[in-house]
Amino acid sequence: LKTPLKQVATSHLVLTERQPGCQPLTTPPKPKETPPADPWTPTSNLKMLISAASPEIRSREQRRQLSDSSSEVLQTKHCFQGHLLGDEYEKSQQSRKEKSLGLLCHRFLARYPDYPSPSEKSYICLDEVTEELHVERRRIYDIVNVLESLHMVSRLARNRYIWHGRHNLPQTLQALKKVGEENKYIQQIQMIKKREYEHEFNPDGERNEEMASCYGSSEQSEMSFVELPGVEYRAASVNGRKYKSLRVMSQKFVMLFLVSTPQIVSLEVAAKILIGEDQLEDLDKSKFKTKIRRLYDIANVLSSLKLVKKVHVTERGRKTAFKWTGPEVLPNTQDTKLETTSTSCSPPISESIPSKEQCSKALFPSKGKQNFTRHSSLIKLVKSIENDRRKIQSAPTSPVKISASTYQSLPVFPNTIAQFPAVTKHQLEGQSKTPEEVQMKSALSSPEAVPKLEPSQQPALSQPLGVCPSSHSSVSPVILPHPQSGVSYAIYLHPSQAHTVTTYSPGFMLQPLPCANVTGIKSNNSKVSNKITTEEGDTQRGLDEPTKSLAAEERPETKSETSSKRCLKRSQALPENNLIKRCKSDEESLDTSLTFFPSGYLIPLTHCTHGNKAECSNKEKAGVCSLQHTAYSSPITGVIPMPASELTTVNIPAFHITPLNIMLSPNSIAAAPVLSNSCLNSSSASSAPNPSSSALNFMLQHIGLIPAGVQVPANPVLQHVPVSSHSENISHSSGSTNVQEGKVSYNGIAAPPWGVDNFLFSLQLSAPKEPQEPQAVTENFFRTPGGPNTEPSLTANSDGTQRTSQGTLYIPQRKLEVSED
DNA sequence: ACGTCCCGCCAGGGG
DNA sequence: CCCCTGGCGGGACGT
Repeated sequence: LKTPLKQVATSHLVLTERQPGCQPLTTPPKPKETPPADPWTPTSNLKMLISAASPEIRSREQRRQLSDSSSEVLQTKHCFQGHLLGDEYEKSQQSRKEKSLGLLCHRFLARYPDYPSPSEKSYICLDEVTEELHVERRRIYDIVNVLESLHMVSRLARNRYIWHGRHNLPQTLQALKKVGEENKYIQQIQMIKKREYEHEFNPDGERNEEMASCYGSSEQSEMSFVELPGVEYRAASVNGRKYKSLRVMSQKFVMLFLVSTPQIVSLEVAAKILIGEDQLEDLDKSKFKTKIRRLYDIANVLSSLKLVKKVHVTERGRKTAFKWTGPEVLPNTQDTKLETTSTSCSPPISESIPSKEQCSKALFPSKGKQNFTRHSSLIKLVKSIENDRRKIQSAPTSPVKISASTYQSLPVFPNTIAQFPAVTKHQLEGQSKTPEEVQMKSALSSPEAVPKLEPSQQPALSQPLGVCPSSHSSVSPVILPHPQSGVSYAIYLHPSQAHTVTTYSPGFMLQPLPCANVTGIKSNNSKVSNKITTEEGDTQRGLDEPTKSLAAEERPETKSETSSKRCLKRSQALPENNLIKRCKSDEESLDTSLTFFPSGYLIPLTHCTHGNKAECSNKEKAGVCSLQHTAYSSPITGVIPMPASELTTVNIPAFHITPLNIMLSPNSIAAAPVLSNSCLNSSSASSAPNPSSSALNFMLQHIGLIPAGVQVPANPVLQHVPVSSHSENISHSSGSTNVQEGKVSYNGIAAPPWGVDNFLFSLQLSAPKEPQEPQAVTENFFRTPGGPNTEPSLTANSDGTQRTSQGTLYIPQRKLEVSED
């Protein structure tokens, strides 16, 4: 079982064996000076063109740089020394770094356009790839799996994937974020931090353990996968192993970024969360280690995608962490999304939209409680799950059965499918769609679209849908409408998870309630601000990237533009409507939120993301489509890809908290578990989320969060100033707020670690002069005396976590530094 | 010495 | 039954 000897040795042997006379084994000269320019793929030229017109150029170029240095070299080498010797030789030559997954990923990505034109589908043949990239198959799986988790590719069959590029990214991220929020990852992170913190002070954490055990029960390491309608589900049916860690892990990892306020996640924390909170004190070291290893793998590919960046956090020691550098995800895009959809979609599609909503509602009357459908492919997993479950034993109490409704089969699907391009459908043979879904589709969707699509999906239909396992012994997909985002989700839950959820979730989690009284207003504001920010961003970017700005600004015709405008208008002009809508959506979301768990296999049903030529062509001319489409017409969402910084404000979910003063005995922490359980029961039983539950949640949270003896009455209003954290070039453009990856520091001293992230912080940005130079950022935490007198303006509640009925100042300040590399 | 993470064994499962 | 998939963890490499 020894790991292969060093390459040197290996190469040596190999050389000797195979190419006795060939070359001296001595260090072969590395062909460094290899001519770069040569496109190594047929598509490279095209890609370049595309990139030229795309806002993504930057990244592309960066990528190219990277690849130029290494991959091209390899490539070239490869070309010239195709024979065995060459390979071996090459292999031996590469340093470990050159073989890194990240690099490999770059090479991989280089083969495909970020935004493939809908008309031309690119397929990925693993055999070809492995051969061309000259890597072992295993490595490709690593890459493909995370790409799949982002819906950038989807599996068609053995050795075969389809490349979607980044078209689906916005949707995916949105979905992931949503799930992440619903999974209370924020709280989990806090918990972990808190624990660590306590650990520092009293190493002999008796209490800690208790807490840990009680707390972490939520969703275990159960596997779930969030899917997008047109893209993934197919794979799900095809591949039973879908609920496997890398994929799921990748999604969860991403979720963590999307929900956490400074979008920085340390590997340690991520690993803990992913492993499952319970039983963490005596965390299995090897398990932890393995998890970390895996996270590195994932992070490496995410890095290649430019979604994250490695940094170091100095928070109780220097930890490696990653910072999200991908596009920010809008929290409430429901309206926008829908609009966008309608706008961007071909007429038939837009028509279908309304019906979609209705449909969803009709189907999910039971306040969005989960409706489960059994996914046949998942049944297999049951056994293993059962085993896992035993191991886990996380659920402290007898599982409360989720209302029967939970396990009901729920067929409903919004007709998202109609939106898929005909082309796509062909490819979808393997898709797993539930019959209902199909039906829905046909019913809702325009005639033309439906017929075409159906055939392709039929195969998938074979899944026993209606079977509702009364017992949660199988993984069941749940389809939920998610008005907020305009996306519906289907979640597949592993039995064990469902279990857990049932028992646990309601009580423990804060219910994200985007808009309530104040909240609603806020959201509007945030939206507006968001908008503004965005525009700023564009402008700024313009300096650096003419193309991009162009794309952003001159798109009168573009759908996205329209949508964005609408958005703006809406937010500005139609506050009331908005509010109303919001509320509605909130309600639903609430329901949903209760339903969702990280452990679920989530399938947002949106319209098709990856456009297909049909779609695209309708409104846009092909040319535009291919070139600019990517840039701003981000599919569905209407979300314009922009630096995270721009959207920061919006990013924060507001939580609805019932005003309630909760007095907790400092030591009540121990009690938390109990409370949660009981609470859960009651809450779960009731179909509608009740205020008390939220209060409870809140309470629980606080219990954990608040130091003993401290009373927390307030509704801390958090001021938030959007901090741009985007690494791109924004920095030089102006003194815009940005926190480059440089350094972020929280000033202050002892701040309870757990609370910090949730506080919105205002950052004082030092005018970034040097893009790459670390900048110091100060975070200020306030606790405002007043009650809900939140400032609508830029303030966003980071999350309800910190809110109380009364405002009291609770200003944790502490140091947190993030340094690059 | 430690952090990063490559490598490939081998089980599981699809075709 | 073969071979694709992909979990998994040893231990190499880099610093």
